[in-house]
Amino acid sequence: MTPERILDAAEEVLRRYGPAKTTVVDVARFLEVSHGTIYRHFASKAALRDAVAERWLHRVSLPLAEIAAEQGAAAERLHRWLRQLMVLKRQKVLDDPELFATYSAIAEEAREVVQAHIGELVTQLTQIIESGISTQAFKVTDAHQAAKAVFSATARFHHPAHALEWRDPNIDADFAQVWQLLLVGLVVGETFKQ
Amino acid sequence: MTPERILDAAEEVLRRYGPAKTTVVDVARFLEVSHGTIYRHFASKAALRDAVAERWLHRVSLPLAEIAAEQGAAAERLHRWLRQLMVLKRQKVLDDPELFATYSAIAEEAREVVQAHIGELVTQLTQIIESGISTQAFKVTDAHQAAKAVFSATARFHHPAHALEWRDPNIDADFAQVWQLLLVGLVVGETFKQ
DNA sequence: TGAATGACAGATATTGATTTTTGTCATTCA
DNA sequence: TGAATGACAAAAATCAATATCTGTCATTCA
Repeated sequence: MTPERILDAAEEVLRRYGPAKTTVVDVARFLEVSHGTIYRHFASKAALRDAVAERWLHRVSLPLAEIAAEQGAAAERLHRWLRQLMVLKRQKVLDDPELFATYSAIAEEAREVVQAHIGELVTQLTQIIESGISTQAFKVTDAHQAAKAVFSATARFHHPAHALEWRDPNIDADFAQVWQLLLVGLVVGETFKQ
Repeated sequence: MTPERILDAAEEVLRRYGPAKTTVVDVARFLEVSHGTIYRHFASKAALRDAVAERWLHRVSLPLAEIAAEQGAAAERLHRWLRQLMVLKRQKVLDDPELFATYSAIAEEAREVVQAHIGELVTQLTQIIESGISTQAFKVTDAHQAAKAVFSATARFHHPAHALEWRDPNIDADFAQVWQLLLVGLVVGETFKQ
């Protein structure tokens, strides 16, 4: 028995039963082993749950990391990165709302894992903005600060708590408008007196 | 018996028992009347709940309306309006987290009322941005579009789903950073090619 | 000898019988 | 005569008995 096989099984059982009704015994039954076996590989149900969440979130951050590592124009790359994040999340909620609810419920419990994931995403954003600063496409001075601001300002388009709003057909137009304001802010980068 | 007295009682009972355990019978008992009396003034428990939500939300939109109606500089007014919205929400969650949870739970059920409230807030933002456009402080062209974008981009600082993040002491710095980017966007208003 | 088992205690969840609540309305009250 | 009552049916919530689950560990297996 490998941790990977257990994670595969846990994911499948979660998919079938949902987060509330999934038990360690269910996962063990699915693998036709005793539930003690699972406790040999994971310290607790919470640890198993965190490992599942980590794998899920990795599937989001991996394709984004590719965009962050590309060479092209920073503004275009930043736009594509943000849209990709939005599209990845939205596709999940539209394809299978129940599975998305499962994701979200688990993510809400696995806070440390989610914090690490967000840290990773902000690092990727910082990377893109830094490359924009070095080519003088962006005039902002602190790439990490700017990355955090961009991530905050787009929360409505990627945070699962806003998933219901993603049904609104205007959501793409709303994103475009926010993107426009942020892009101008990054490009100009000046501070205005109040 | 007036609708107002019933709303006062409903609020008090909600404050004491929470949204899950509050019944129409509890509200009637508090007023020392039969529960039939309440159904004379409100068509259903949902209608009573919506009326309570409406009154609560009005207490948020009223002080903001004053700022929106002031004369001063648009940028300063817009900043003050957004901070006031943030402060009003945050004060509620810090002062009495349980009562805030009650607010939030009720708001989640009273969706139409919340939609109307958000519409009102966006109208106020539009008003401020229009005044900024007329004094040439802002160069954006569509005030209503810009208002929606500003509201979206600041969701993390006023949407109750993000209340847990408001404990982070960096939240004010994060807001300042987002505000900076948005302000530059509004003031410059130009579109940049990708 | 490292991995899996299954019995076990304490904690948690399920179930179905019972109580409470919602919403209506014919009747009473002032 | 408009407002309040209280009895009622149907729907929903509660509660306590019962079952299941989590996490441990001495024992078995290969």
